[in-house]
Amino acid sequence: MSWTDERIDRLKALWSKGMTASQIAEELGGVSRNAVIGKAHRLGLQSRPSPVKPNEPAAKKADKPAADKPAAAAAKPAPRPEAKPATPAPRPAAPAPQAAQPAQPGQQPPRSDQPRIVSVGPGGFLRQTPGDQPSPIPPAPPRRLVPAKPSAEVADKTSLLDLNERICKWPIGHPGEPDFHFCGAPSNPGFPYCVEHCGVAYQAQMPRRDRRPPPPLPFGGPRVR
DNA sequence: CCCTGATTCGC
DNA sequence: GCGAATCAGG
Repeated sequence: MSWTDERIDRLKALWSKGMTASQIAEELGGVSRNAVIGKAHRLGLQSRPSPVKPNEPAAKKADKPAADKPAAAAAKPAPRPEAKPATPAPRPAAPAPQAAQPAQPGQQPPRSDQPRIVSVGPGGFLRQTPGDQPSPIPPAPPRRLVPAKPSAEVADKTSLLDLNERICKWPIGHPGEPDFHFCGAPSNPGFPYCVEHCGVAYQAQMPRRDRRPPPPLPFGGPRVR
């Protein structure tokens, strides 16, 4: 499988949607979890919370594959804090990511000299890159949380979360567009799409002269061009 | 063990 | 550019 534009778009959409690399790989098909991660990084899609990242990347793997391994877990030198004269961005060594932090008087305003990638999800939540400093107590606490009633924009639209084995997954529109959704009609049993879209997705191969015509497909008449 | 994402490096 | 191998934390 190759990374076509469509597949890259889907990767971007699913990745920013928070799906894990495994889920995305399964969704796209034909690629491994590692392929998805590798591609995501190559695309510059920035990390979502990684289980193993907040540490400074210890310069490991200096050994060549052909050589032997140090085989010593104690080979780690003492953690050496690295001097950063260029960027004096003091970060607490143990950041509490989502903890509500009391507003500090001397809190610095958010840096504006560097582009920040922030996406806005449903409900208005903000997705931040892990390196981002938590905003100084951003959420003014609302009265209480009530289930948002579906806006007219989203009403009757089949979202990614609504997908299951029994409904048509034919995409309507393009990922990233505000009204992107899925067909949602009852799917043809055994197929990911409804009968109508199966007819679009699966086109009968033109029979060659020396080949028997293909048997009729189970979802109705094949379209022969 | 399973999962996760990050990184490296041969291709 | 690609992704398997590997690492490392949960």
